[in-house]
Amino acid sequence: MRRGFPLSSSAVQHLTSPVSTASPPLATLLKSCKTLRCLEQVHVLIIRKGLVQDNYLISRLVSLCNSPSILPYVTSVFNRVSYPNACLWNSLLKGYCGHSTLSDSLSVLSAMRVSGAAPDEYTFPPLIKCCSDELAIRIGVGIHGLSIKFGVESDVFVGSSLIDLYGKCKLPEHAQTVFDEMSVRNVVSWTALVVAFVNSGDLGNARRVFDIMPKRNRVSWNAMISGYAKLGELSSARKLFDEMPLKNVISYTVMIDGYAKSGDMVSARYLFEQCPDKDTVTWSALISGYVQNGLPEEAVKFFLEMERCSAKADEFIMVSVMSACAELGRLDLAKWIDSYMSRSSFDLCRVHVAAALVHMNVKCGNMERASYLFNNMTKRDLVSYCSMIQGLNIHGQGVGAVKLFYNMISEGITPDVVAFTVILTACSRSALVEEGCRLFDMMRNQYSITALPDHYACMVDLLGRFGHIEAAHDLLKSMPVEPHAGAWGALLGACWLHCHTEVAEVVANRLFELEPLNAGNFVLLSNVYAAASRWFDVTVLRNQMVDRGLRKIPGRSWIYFEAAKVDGSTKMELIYIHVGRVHVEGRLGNSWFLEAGLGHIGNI
DNA sequence: GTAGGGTTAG
Repeated sequence: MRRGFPLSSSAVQHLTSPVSTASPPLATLLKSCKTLRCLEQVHVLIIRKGLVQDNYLISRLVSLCNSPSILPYVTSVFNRVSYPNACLWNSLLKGYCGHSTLSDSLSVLSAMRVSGAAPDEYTFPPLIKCCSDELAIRIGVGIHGLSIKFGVESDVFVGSSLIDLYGKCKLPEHAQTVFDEMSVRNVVSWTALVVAFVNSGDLGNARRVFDIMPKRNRVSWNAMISGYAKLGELSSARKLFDEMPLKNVISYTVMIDGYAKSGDMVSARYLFEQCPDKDTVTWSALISGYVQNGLPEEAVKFFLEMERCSAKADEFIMVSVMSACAELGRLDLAKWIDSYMSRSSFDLCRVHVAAALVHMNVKCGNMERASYLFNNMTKRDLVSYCSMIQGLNIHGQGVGAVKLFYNMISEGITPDVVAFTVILTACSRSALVEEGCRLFDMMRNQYSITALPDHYACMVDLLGRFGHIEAAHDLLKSMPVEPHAGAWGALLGACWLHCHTEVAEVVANRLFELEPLNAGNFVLLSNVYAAASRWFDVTVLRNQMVDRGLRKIPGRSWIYFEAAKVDGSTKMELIYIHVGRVHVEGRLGNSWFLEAGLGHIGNI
């Protein structure tokens, strides 16, 4: 009779499996199998020797399943076994838990129970781990119940998995109950309990358990240190780190990551230098730390150094580096990274990788490449849409930005606060007053998003810039929370543009309170007075500035252009410009640092 | 001549 999973079978396993006559080389051969091809070859030998029903050998073969792609093959081998025993079922189940969905794994469990093979203490840990990874607490509780039914809940492996499950699901009291009811505990059970408390933010209990543990290993130490580091208690983390007897690369990485997240890149860098065996995650912690702390130059520097050390970059690092590159607007670097990603075996179809690529190209001014990447994305998410919308916005294509925004909605993606900030900015920059007002209403009414000060600032900018000074002022006054300086500043700028002295005075006085040291506000108001020929007020204001020791700092901006020899002449492509007369101040790499003064950009 | 398992860092 042929039995097979997932076909259910009512066969009762009362027959013993055929006795194995396997010669040792087969089992040894299986041990050294790494690829599907190798597996198939050994399987051929198993078939030739007539051992396809051998539970032991097939179990060894099934447990070699180390990737989702091998799972169908392994399942077909399993399905040829007429009477799989619990051990073989467990091997298959482990393969499914590790490389398939939770629901498929549960189907395997059902098939196992239907077949009459009794689940044992080896059956549950992989299943519980699967629930724990997916935070599937309800299913997890069901599995816990089953483990009690089969009398294995107090097994040290089952128990530790359950502690981990409840810990990950932020139910430390349940974890503690399981722990208390275990008859045998080991260092893993204790460590899982520490992690359970750490996950729910209860560092006090985590430390209490850590201190009374009968034995600690590196994992226990690292778990406690990472708990402190994750919750921002860097000094406690560091103290424990210094006390730790045998640190490994994870101990260093946890600390580096903690310092980076708390903004202390000096300490992060110091420990990074101290760390003897840096791995990809260590480099990633430092590089992403620099990006998150607004130091993209450092991020790129360390990425290039990592390349020199021939350490292997992964997706996480590439996303950080792309973000740094976007921040810097370095088109040369963007092109290099772009081709590096294509050359190396990175999966450009993964949403966050593709989104970072689009964002980088947008920010570096390569809209052609950004559009190509965006249009070829298999799946577009909110972030990639926003990058693209912002790209169109930066390049003055407000109408295109609005069109894309509506495309996004029709694709079923729900815009969030950030998406509305992006689109409202686009409307403001491209003079789309009516569209902007419509979207502002849509955000509040249709999507029930409470407008943030940034949204109000966009609207004030939009209304103000096109002369609706009173409406903009009314909007600011109607805000439920205090507008930030940016919003008032936008309105002051609009007052200057439209020579609205009356509102300008009110707004400027508010700004002088909010930002007493910002010379720009004084300059703007004085320009308003000058436009109205109120020279006396201009003088008063200038004197006030002198009294306060304020001096207007000239605006500065980064400018990047690419020089390429085309037909013997030099073609220069302007990527990003700010209005102002341009003085070349100096050169840093391929970027020119410029000072923007009054006037307009002429020919460069 | 029998196997198979759990915890830490982006």
